Amino acid sequence: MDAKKAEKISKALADPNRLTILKEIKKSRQCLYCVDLNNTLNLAQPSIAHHLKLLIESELVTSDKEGRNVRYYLNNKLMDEYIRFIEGLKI
Amino acid sequence: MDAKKAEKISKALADPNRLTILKEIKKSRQCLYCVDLNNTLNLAQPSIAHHLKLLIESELVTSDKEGRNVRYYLNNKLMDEYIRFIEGLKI
DNA sequence: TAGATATATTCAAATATTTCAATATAATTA
DNA sequence: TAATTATATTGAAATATTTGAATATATCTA
Repeated sequence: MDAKKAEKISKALADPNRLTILKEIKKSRQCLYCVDLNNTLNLAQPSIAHHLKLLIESELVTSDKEGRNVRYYLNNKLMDEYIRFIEGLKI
Repeated sequence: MDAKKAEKISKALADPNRLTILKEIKKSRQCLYCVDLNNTLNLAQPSIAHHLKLLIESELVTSDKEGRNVRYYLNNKLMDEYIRFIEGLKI
């Protein structure tokens, strides 16, 4: 992973609401519907959509459409790559 | 590490200049003087000071004064804690 | 001690991010 | 097919971040 990618992922992780979203996806085991976040996050729907968009653009989260819902998944592989990048910063 | 701390560290990592600073500290083996960054970063001195301040506030970097210079060190222990936090996000 | 050097602070401009109301789109259901 | 539901987009306001000029402070050196 190059620094540009790590920067984008760091930016995606640098927000309390987005960290909550990641935790909720984890809690839901593998996937989560967008609607489920309305209860957890104290945000209007467009704000939630905005945060999900950033997470997807960072590729930390993937999604697929299921009818009118969208399922969200964690990208464990990319998290591992990010971890390796951080490891590489260490002396 | 709690989410608030991870958010702060992520924010510190979410900038190309700060990632460069971390890489330079690593390259310099253990420590680095502020002046050395003037050559590497294409930034005015107050901007460099600002980025170093954020890194120190995140505790990813520690510093001590040596005469009129300041030495900067990587906080490997905190990086490990951050890595463990990211690991904890995975399914 | 005067001048030079290293770093920090202040302040303001430029830029980026977050938030939500309004609205759009797309799929479902009555 | 009309109403409902889930999600996305737009646009604008509020807020936060980045940057550097000017200046301050602290230490070193001649």
